[in-house]
Amino acid sequence: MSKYHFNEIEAKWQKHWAKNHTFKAENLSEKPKYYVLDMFPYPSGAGLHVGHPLGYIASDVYARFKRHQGFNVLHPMGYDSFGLPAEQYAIQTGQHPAETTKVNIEGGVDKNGNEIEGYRKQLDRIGFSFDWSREVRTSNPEYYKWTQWIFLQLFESWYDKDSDKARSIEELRSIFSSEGNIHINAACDEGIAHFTASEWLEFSEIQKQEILLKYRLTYLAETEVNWCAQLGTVLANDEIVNGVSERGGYPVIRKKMKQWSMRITAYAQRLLDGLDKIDWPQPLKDSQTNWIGRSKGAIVEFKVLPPAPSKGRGDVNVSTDSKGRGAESAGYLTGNSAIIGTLLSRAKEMRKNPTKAESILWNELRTKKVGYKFRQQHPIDNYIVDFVCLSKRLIIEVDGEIHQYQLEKDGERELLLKEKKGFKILRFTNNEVINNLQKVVSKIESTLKVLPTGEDLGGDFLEHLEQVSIPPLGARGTIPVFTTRPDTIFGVSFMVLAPEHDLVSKITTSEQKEAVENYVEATAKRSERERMADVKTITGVFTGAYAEHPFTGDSLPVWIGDYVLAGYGTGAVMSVPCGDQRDYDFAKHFKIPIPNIFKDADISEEAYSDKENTTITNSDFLNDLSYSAATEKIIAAFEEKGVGEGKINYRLRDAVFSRQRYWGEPFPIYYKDGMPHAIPTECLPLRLPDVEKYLPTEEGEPPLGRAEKWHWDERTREVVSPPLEGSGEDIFPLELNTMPGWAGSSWYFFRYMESGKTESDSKRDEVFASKEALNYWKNVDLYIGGSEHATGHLLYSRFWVKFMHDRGFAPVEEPFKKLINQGMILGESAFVYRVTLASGNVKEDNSETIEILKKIPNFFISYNILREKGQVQNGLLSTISLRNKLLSIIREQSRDVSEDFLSQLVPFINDLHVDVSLVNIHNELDIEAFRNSREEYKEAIFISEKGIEINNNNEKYIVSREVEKMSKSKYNVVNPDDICEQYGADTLRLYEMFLGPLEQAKPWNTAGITGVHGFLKKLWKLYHSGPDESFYVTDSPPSEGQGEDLKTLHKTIKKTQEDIENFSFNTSVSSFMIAVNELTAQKCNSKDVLEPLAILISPYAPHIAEELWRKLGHSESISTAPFPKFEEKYLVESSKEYPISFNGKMRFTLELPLDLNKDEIETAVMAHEKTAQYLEGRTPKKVIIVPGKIVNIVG
RNA sequence: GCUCGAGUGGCGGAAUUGGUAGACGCGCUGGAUUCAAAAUCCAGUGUUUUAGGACGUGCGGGUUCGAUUCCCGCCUCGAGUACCA
Repeated sequence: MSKYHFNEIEAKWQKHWAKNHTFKAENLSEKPKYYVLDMFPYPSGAGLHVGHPLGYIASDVYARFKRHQGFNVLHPMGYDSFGLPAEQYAIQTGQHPAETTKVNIEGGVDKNGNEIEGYRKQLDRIGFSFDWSREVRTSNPEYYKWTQWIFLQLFESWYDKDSDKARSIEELRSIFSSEGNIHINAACDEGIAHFTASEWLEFSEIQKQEILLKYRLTYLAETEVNWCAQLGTVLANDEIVNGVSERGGYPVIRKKMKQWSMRITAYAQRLLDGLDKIDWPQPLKDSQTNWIGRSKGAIVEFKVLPPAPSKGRGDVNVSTDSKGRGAESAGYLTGNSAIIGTLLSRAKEMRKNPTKAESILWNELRTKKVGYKFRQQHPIDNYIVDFVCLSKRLIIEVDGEIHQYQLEKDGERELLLKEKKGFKILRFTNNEVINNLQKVVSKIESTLKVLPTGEDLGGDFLEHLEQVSIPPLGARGTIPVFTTRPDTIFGVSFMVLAPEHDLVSKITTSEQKEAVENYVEATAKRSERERMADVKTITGVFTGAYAEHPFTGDSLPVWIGDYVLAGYGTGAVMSVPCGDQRDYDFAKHFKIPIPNIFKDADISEEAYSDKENTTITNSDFLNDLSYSAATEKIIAAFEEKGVGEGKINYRLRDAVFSRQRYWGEPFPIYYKDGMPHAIPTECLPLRLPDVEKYLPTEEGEPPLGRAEKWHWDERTREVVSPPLEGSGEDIFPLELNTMPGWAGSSWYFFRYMESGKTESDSKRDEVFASKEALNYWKNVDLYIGGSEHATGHLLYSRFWVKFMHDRGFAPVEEPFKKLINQGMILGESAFVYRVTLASGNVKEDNSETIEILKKIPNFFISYNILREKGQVQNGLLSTISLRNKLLSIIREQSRDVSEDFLSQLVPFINDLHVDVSLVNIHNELDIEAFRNSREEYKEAIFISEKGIEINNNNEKYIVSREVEKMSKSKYNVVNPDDICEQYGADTLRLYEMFLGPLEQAKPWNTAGITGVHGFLKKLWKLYHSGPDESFYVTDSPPSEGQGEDLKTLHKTIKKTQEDIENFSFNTSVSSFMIAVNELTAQKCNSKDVLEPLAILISPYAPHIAEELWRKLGHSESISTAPFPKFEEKYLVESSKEYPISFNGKMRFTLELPLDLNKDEIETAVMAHEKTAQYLEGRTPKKVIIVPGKIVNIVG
């Protein structure tokens, strides 16, 4: 006697597989390779729900199938274990993220005493065929050593556009030394000045480093970043959803900060082209294509005209460099020119309102009392410092009452001032200044003595800026714009700059200055979300400046407006109101002329943006040309005139790579003379230091600023404490930022290729993966995961792999050959309907009424009563009878509530999520369990389907159901452990596959699981048809003569193989059910049928298959048994049940031999009595016969 | 707004190249077994009907002997994206 004891069987085989390393992949194998990978999971503390393993089950089925087909399969698993949740948890509890991460993976007890199962155990219970010997965790130093190594390779590389690949910085240095940068065609920062070889050789090392930084593939630069104050960090574009942070949903603002960036834009075209070579879902490719956003057009420069004499004092000549940056040559102009207007007004105000300590100290510092010139409230870069001595590069800050503008301190501030701009910072508290002024002054004086002296070119900052803001002459100033419609250039009637544009402060006339500055400031304050929320409001300000049309010579007013984005193209547009709706709306709003340059186009209501059926007119030499002809002609004209050229523009921006957080890879970078330097690769990993708190420092530095030892000693090559004053010329501060989550996940698939550390042949300590391993496994053959990674992980890893390929570290250019997005499994939330009786006189609510209300119990009303009678209107229970019913229940219970009060009560109804574990498959609520779930429900009264109070077991309370995302907060989470416990892992695996197509989102319904569970029981029975359900399989040939069971088997082989290859897992589960139903009916017990059947089912239900395999007499695991071979001969039929249709409607079927030809079929059909019946005497006009398929009679 | 995807019984979903719509499972109904329940087994189950049929794959057209499948227009839902010049 033997029942299907799935718990025993599953535990037994899971142990067996682990012990025998059944699924270990070999790096040296005769077999062809196949690499199946799941997207890297983040090990969260919440554990798995049934939605998580869906993709893993699918990939496991495929991996097991490939093993049966004779492939050497690599199917690894590991953890993307750096990340925000562990760090947020660390901030709350003080626990080291490494510890919580370990518990989340391996299990244990968390700080609140909660038992945590751990990811690994949960995964093991489902019977995956992972090769755990190759596991990786991104937060292990052994792993992130190589993440840092790859970062340094990017740092030591530049992108050569001519050979279209990344090359080493050493090669760039040697090109510079031999020919300067004139012939270099690189992906680099804009506006790098040209230099010759001899000039290069003359440069100081710092200057050289500064220039090289502009070419490196990862570089440090001032960029507009997405700053999230609540998370205390910057975010990448893909980490922002609808203008708020993806994690936590906090607001995000645009901000300029010095950050590490990755020059992914260098790869824009290759990332686009590569999409054609990979087998990915079209929507995913589309979203990458959109994200890269290639558009073809032209770049044109418009000259800025000198202001008209009447309009101002246009005689101050300030030189501008190619980026339009003026004034920066003066040593005291240390503020960031882009936001100087804002800084300026803040500085002014702060000078007017000094704190007590500030004014005391200023008295001691002003007019060179200490021997050096100090400045008060002075802008440096993006900040305003309290006092600064520029010649000594000494900043003095007084802490305490903080100016309100400085409340939003940020992590970069001190780092930037101290380590990148080379300032020394002295910090005093208000108390020290007020109570111990003498000590403070002498500290300042002694510090001044030791510091080297630089220059402070006189003049006052504020006064100077007054002058600078007078518009410079436009002789060298131009506004470059990008346009996809260069053919419409004669329709330009104005220009618009982004408010953040560098030129804004340069060209604004004094008349317009105030309006412009107000506008710029207002725009900067608006969050991205606000800007998105109202795209309809048209705003903008005229700068007072004019630009010259390159062909007509017309003066075009230059505006600023926030519909122009600083980050796209050049941050400026030539506005063609007749052809672009946004320009049209802007022109209409500000009453700017709208010239029409399209023949026969009506632009009275809206812009005419059609390209294809367009004829250009009013456009000089472009008249009567089509869009394409005009475009070609005008670009030639641009080039001839030297005002522009054809250009391809991408929406893709360089990816910000710094995070002001603790739990990430440290950058292997230290700062010397303000320039970043790489730590020698031999010294990696640079380990994450311990800190006593995971928050930013008081100065707003990232958490790493709290580490005691976080300086690099060049001489001893180790991490050391900061140098003492006057010593340690070899000791430099290390970078305080850490890398983002996508750093570790951009290359992990390569790490799996190398054998695990415990293997004798492992080279994991020497290389990120050995050449042999990389060349054998190449890339991932099948990658399964969610579509949420479309523009993050999947784009960044493609970028890194292309880079690694360029530099010869990887043999392939694309990481993932085939990719499948599994759909989400949704939860079926359950709702109960609670009626609360509240006093109708809400305003008179007082503690007395509240006391009385407390005596009134909660009512819960069964769903169908409400549904059927439509009793809910705006949250109010509308039926009086029901209300009276509730009141009478209260009276019956003789609660101490006056009749008068009762009559005032108004019932409110709301639906509440109820834990799905308290509801059975018939949607009946377990009332007792529900009462016990919360104190406030203890006395609740339930109204049944029949509308009466429930006080026995015959009455039912029915909940309503709704499909929602599965989440703890919705109480609809189904835990796979529970399913395994109750039905077994094989049932879980089958059911997840059976639910529906892998790619589709589908609701989980635990009730349906009995179907597949019943199937497994039937399967087991099929092999146990002996006396007392003993194992019974015979060697006798399959049901002699009939061959019905072989037909069933081969039909199933064919279907299963086709289905797996098409990733149509749900239909193959159906075909197993059909097979087992048929074989059971046939009373099949033949080994020739049942043995192959076990292999067919093994990828889906490996435990039961392994057990049956053992019972069939095999000592080896079923996992590598060859997949049964399909043989057509068993499916050959001799006759066909023909559907006979009349005018396309099937009326009856007729069994006929398959070897009949058309004429014979027609004769047979026409002779049939039913045919005559359906024809009702008519003569058929036509008889369509498709032999083997159908017969259709028309007439 | 734009891009992509999807609409089939009470539910999850099948249907290969245009050829018997609703496979398989859940649920439901009836029956067997049982003291009873669970489990198991058997039968039925798109709607409608005057029991012959009629109608049925989001809606309206079209192509075809024949359309869930192909074409045109529309509606609804979901996902991505967000002024990209």
